[in-house]
Amino acid sequence: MGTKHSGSPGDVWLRPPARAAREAPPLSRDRIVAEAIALLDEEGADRLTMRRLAERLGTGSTTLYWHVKTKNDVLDLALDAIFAAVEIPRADGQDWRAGITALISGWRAVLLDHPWSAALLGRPMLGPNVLARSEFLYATLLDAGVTEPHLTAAAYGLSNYVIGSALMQATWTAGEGQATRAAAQERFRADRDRYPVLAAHGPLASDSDWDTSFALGLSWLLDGVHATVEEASSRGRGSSGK
Amino acid sequence: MGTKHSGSPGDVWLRPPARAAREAPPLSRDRIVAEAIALLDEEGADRLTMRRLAERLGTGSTTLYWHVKTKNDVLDLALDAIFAAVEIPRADGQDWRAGITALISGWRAVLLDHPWSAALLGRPMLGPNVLARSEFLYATLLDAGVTEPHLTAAAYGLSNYVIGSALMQATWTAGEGQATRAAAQERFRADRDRYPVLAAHGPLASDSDWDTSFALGLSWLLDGVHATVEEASSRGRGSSGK
DNA sequence: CGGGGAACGGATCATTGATCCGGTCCCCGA
DNA sequence: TCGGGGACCGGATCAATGATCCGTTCCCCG
Repeated sequence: MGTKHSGSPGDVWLRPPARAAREAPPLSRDRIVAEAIALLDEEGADRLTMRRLAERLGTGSTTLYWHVKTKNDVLDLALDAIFAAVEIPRADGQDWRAGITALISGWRAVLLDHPWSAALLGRPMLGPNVLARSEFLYATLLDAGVTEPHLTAAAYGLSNYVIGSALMQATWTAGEGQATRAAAQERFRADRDRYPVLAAHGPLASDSDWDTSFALGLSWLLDGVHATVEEASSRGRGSSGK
Repeated sequence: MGTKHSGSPGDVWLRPPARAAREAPPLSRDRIVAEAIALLDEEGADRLTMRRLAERLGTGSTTLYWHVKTKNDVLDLALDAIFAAVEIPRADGQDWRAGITALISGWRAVLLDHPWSAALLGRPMLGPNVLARSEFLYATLLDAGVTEPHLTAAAYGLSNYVIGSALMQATWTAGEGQATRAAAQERFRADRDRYPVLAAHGPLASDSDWDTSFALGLSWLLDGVHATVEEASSRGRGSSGK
């Protein structure tokens, strides 16, 4: 007896000097989220498990639950964290259109940089980064003279458009989406008589196609918003009512 | 020995007359999908498990794998199946705008009728129902005189817009989304100084708000598409090129 | 009527999210 | 200086789930 206690992990002399293991910062919620993002970027959404994440952090899987309540928390935190990279244009009173375009484009870029995020869009986004950018969007529109119900419609329309676009592109572009697209093209050709138009104008091929399509749709939306402002102001001046 | 063979399920006399169990149709892929949709509608996406699905069908869970390769297959099939409810307007050459509006609105209605579908939008949709409706969309736009690159941009823009809108609304409307929205409103009020505009123009409240916002954004997109056609045709007539 | 493929399901496995509970580390006050 | 307690960690373990193995039953066709 004495050689083998119940919980002692080996002989004293073999244990590290009790401080070596502390070289790394003591695991924080931030480190967990950062590592989760790295893991998601490298391996995709379905490869993220608490065990794997813990392993990459050099800790036990159960330790994570001290800093985070559930796996969903990790996902929510990761999702909000990536939006920190979206620069918020400074409000300049003029040229609201440029500001909004920049914001929305940045939003899209982030979603495409982290394709796993698209699959997570179906959850409430209430993190500080997302809210700050929504606030900017609303404020800018309001400042531009957009009034209800156009204000809400514009904010939601723009958000929904980016989300949908990123979701679609991530689906067909990321990971095995590439292979799927090839198979789809093949299928269109096979069912050429059933889907003649689709067979001719197949799925988007190059990145630039995605980009120009996105830009066009965005400009249409912004034109629409612009028109409501024009109409309101001209009516305000008392000229043409309709 | 003799009373208890290895695999025989009880005494012969206790077994049903070997035909009673066959009153129900013999389990087909279609029945599985239909039941899956019912289950999803009633209990949501995360409650769908192969076991529970099998139980509702009165079969063993492993039997499902004879008709379907994976659970993902079930989801893909269910997702495509619900779009059968979207009526395809008959092509009438005139008034392409009405046709597209009808299609897109029907699309949205289906997504909202089955809120679980929103979470599944991040996968390739290549089922026959989806393809047929995409074909109609492309064909109608083409017929209306929309040309590349506006054609692709219009088709994708419209699709993305519906998808994003439905995803967003389902997130905040379905199930616990309601509760979340209340909490969100609360939070805006608390952080009033950080999110002044959001606090004032809170999340959408009534269904009609969602509807009108959606309709407005859709009309802006269609206006944009319409403008490209106008411009092309006027340029064709050789009048004002700009 | 008998063979064979279609259809079925019990037992079982690996993975994963989450919890229990006991151990370790470190700061802070007496 | 010392000891108590809270922050932090992780091995063992549980329940749920997707999926497979393999033996059994059903039923059509020659």
